[in-house]
Amino acid sequence: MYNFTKIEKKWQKYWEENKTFKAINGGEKEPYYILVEFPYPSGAGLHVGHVRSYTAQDALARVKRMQGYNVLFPMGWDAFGAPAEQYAIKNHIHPKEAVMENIKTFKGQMLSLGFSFDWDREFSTTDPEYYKWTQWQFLQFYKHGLAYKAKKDVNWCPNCKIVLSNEDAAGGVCERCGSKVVQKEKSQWMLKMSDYAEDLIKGLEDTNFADRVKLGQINWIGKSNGAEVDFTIAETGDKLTVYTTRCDTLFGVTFMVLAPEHPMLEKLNNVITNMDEVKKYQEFAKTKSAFERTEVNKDKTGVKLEGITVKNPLNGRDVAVFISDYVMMGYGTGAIMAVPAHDQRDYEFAKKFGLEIIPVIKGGDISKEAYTGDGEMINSDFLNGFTNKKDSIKRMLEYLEEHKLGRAKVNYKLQDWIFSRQRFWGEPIPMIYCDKCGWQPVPDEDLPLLLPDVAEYEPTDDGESPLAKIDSFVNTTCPKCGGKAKRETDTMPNWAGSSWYFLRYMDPHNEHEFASMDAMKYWKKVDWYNGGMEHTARHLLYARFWVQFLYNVGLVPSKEMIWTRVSHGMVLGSDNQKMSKSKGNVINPDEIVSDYGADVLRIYEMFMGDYTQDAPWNTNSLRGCKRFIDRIYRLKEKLNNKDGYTKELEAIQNKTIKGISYDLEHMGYNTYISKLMILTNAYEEKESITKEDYRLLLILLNPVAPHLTEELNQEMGYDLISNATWPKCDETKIVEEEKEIAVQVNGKVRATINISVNEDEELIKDKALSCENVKKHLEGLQILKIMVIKNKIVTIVAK
RNA sequence: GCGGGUGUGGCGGAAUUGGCAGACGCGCUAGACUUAGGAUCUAGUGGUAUAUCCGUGGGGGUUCAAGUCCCUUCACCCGCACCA
Repeated sequence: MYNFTKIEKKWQKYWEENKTFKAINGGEKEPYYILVEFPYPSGAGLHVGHVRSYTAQDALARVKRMQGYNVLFPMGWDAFGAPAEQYAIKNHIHPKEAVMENIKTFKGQMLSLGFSFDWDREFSTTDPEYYKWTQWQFLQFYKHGLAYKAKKDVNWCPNCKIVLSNEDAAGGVCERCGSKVVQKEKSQWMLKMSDYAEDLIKGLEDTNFADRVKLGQINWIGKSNGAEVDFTIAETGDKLTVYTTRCDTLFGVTFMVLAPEHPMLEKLNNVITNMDEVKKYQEFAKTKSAFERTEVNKDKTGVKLEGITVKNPLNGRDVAVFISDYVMMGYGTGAIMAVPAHDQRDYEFAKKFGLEIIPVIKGGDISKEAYTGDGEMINSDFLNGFTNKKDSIKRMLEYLEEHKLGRAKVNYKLQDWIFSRQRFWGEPIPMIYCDKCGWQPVPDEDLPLLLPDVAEYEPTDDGESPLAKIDSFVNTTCPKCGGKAKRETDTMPNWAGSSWYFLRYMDPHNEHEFASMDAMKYWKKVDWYNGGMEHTARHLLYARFWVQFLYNVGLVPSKEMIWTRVSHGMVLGSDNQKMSKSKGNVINPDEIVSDYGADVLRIYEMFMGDYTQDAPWNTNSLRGCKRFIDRIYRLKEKLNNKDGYTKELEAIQNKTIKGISYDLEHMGYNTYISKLMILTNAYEEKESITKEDYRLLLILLNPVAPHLTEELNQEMGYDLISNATWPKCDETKIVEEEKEIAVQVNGKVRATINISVNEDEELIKDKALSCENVKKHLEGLQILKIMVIKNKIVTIVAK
């Protein structure tokens, strides 16, 4: 019929040679910044899932250009990270070569799909010209006191010999090799993200993120309002402070629990009489992985601290003190007051150790389980008779503050960001350690601090970065005193380079700054950012933290640099499962492009279902899209020599323009395609159509099927669609004169009638009542009411 | 456990405001042209007892009218998970 491969190649070449989609900073047009998450260029090549979101954003970019915006739609590579390093170790090549190869593949695939990226702004996070600025920004964190070194118990994979984030050690096993993860203490660079917890919540008000994205961020930050309460150790006078969200239950405290790592234990070394047992338990807690330790539904364990006396500060009752691994050092104060009557965990612990349970809220059956609901306060002195949690908490807080026993306190689950990785293939952390001067930043003029070109980058057995073995890298001089010094050998996490890449796109070739303030002020913000749901918590939070910091030190124009964030669903295999090699359900986009063409693949992926939901692959449905585009092609046989639009088509044409313009702004890509199918059906029913009819359809379809539409448009002798203006709906053309509406009797449709728009109500009523079937259903009934809902329905109520 | 999401034909999914449920496509059925081709065209296609009867996970409710609003319940998926 036609050679789609030839047509697609032709236009791809044209766009590349003419830089059709190049974005220029400045000018008369309104700027509009459309961003897709840049991919990690893996060896597996582009996934059909990438095609889905890139096509969606590409369609948006093409429409926005036609609507007269100056569109920035860039692409690049997030190429640091473990897979490239693993691949390089296996094949004895440098990771940068593996990355170069993969980028070439990815880019070739993207070009073959006709995405309208501005390739002049392309970069990789692994380019020294780029990571120079990642390093520079890290030093800004350091210079402003937000980067520090700390000993942290971290997840350690004994097989990969690498420290894992909690996320990568999910389930207590290493994400990569499946080995059991253990705890190991390491000195790590940290970024003080917890300082930004409140601002990261507040900042969401200045964004237009999808609700589910906002909620994801809020939950991850995990804010809770509570109180700190001070308990005192009688023997030493030391204060033991606990964090609680339920200070109203303070009279129900019968014991307290410290985390096994609580620093007070060290201090009480000579006071606690069963220290041997305590130390044994501390060892026991340490050998567990973070996952095992936090596993719910397991038996409570713990050890009572003997030889110390603690009393409830309110009523002087004795309170036993335990250590147990169900209390975490990383949250709150690492110590809790236990109210077994009203907390499930405390209840389990009390049952196990035979501890007293004092109810302070009426309700539930304390002999069976903890009562966590609301109710009247009892056994609580001045709180007795209070009937709801909110008031009780308020009163208790007043009391605590008045008697200097405690204070209101907000806590967040959000922790500081562990920024060190013991890996080769990442940005080297530009810090130098001098025995005399301590940690010193690498001077700005020495950036980028390059990764050495070496052949060995396997991690050391003790978990140090592979860089530690490279003497020429490690040994240096102190920038302050000039004496012998050693470089930091840890590298940055993958999340570093992706936390600010969207800023670099605004000014990608700047050699003096990561991006000029002018460029950032011109583009303002990312207007529309699309990515996977799996990145809405972590990547987005890291990026926002990074930007908020840059804003606070005056380096970016806004505290939030991303306006709208949406997320797409996955493309699943035809078996409704996640695509994976092992399941044999992977679809290779290259094959689809060569068998059906890029336009068909693009149309299909937009049509396959709700964009925000997962959707399974279906090759039959893809063929349906091929049929659709073939029909578009064949329509050219119907062209006549008339001018203008075919009169009878104008209503549906304008309705389509209106509908799809809305759809494209609201991620309704599937209905966008279906509306064009309906328009095509209408064209096919006509004996002939005009060139302008045809061109309109081509323009409307161009955002998803840019190749064939340009080709057919050119055949008719028109100027390029990429120079065209997006059509506007002419409302006067879609006003219908006649309408068919339904007639209901007691809620059931009994007939339909034709009315002219704005017809007199009485006339419509008469029409409705004269329908045979309506009469039949009204037989023997008395009409109570007749309602005419304008242009929609007539409904008759009868008895 | 907490948070979020989803339940509509054989399948993917439509239904901006409560107003004729099932748009559009796939698949399927019959036919045409042709001859075994993943081409094209035409007609049909939610279910049955073929009634203007029943149908949007189940049960209740509000309403002249509910996929849509309210209450309740079930199932599946995702995220976090002893967060005090």
